[in-house]
Amino acid sequence: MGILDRKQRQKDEVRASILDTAWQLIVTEGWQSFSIRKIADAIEYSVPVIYSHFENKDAILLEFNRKGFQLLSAALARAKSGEPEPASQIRAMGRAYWDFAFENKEYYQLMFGLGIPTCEAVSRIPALANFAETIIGSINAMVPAGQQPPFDPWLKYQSFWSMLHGLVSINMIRIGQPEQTEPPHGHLPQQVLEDVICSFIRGIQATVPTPAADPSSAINRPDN
Amino acid sequence: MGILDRKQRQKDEVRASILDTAWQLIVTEGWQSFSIRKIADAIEYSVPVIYSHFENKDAILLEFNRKGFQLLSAALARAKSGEPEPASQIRAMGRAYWDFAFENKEYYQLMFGLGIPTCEAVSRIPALANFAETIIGSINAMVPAGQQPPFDPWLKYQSFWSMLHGLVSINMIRIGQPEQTEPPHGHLPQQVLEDVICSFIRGIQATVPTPAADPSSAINRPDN
DNA sequence: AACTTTGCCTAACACTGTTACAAAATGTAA
DNA sequence: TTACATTTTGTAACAGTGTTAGGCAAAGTT
Repeated sequence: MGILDRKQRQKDEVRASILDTAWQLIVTEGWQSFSIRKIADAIEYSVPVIYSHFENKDAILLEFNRKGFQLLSAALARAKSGEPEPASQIRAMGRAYWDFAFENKEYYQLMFGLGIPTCEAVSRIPALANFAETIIGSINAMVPAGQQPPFDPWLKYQSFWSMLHGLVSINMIRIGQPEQTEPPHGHLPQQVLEDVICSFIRGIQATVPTPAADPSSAINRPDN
Repeated sequence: MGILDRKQRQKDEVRASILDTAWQLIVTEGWQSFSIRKIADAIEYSVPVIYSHFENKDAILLEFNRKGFQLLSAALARAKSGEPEPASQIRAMGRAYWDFAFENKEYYQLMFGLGIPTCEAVSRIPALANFAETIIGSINAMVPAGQQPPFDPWLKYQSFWSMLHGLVSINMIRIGQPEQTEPPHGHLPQQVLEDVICSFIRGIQATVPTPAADPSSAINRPDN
């Protein structure tokens, strides 16, 4: 029954060419403006053929989402395997994460929804100046008198914002999943928040009151 | 010349009703499915009237983007003003940031492009398990033998991922701005990365080789 | 050769953002 | 009040989008 084999092979070829073309479109024109019709034109098939391979447009994007996480995961594993010590592994994985994101911008943006028009304008918002000022003020006031020379409050501000935004967006993405309304491993995301804040403060000021000394505010905060 | 005043007043009213309706649509149906035509229907004007107040659809979204940052900035300033010490100010601002994001999900998603369909599916990606495993492995191996009881590697993993993702996405958003291809305050984003990684490691393991001891890998990394 | 199944395309539906142009309402001047 | 000018508004179109129903033709089966 080589006929069915050939048919399957042809179907797979079409599927692959859909994904190839889609990726090419995403890379060249950005994932904003990629359409079923453009793919159909490029692969020289009619539009409904695409729907016989993928349920809808999102299913195609989801395919790249999946592959992106596979690639990222592999990149981290590779970085880790090259390092003997756990601490250097962490450092290597952090760098690998960064490198993956900027060497595969299209994947990363697809994975986390970056690149939307409103995003582009964020850096030109005037209120950002207040935002930065408010935070940097406290950072500057917190650094002990005899601090080492290479202390850069702007750098610390960026760290702080990054940590907060990462925390929020990762928790916001997984909202709406039915099984994950309860904390997946027995702790609330707010505990991660406290942990992150605590790490940040400890990184600037050596001695700081730990949140464990004030558990009411650390754990029993209103749950959204 | 009260006539011109009245005209201006009426124009402002229309503009306000456009924004009101747009926001209502965003809150009820999500910002994905909000359209010029729906606004026009709701305010009982024809479509081109909207284009006489806003250049295009993105300009309306940008308006909320701006307002969102103003609100966030104000919330942080409020949180800060209630605290005497710098460290507690940082903590309060961190919590205020979190609270703002989840009490104003629509604003936050609009500001940072969350809520796109592919985002929703992230938590169901199988490769995420490998991803988490790889990182948690190193975290577990790094924690010193006599660690305090409340050490949760899953929590640390979430902190780590959040920091990295926040760092990447904030740097990715401001890319393409012509004046910001050079570092805005004399340091590369990679330095922030090293700072964040270093803080994280120090938060787990007290003694860790600082990146300053190995500046070649910390600063002179290939620039994208 | 007749029948069935499969694969494929045309054409439509219901939307979207955006804009050219004509009509209506409003203002000003005679 | 009438005639003209200006502003304001709506209609209708253009060029897209995702998605799907229905029919035609080719391929496989009996």
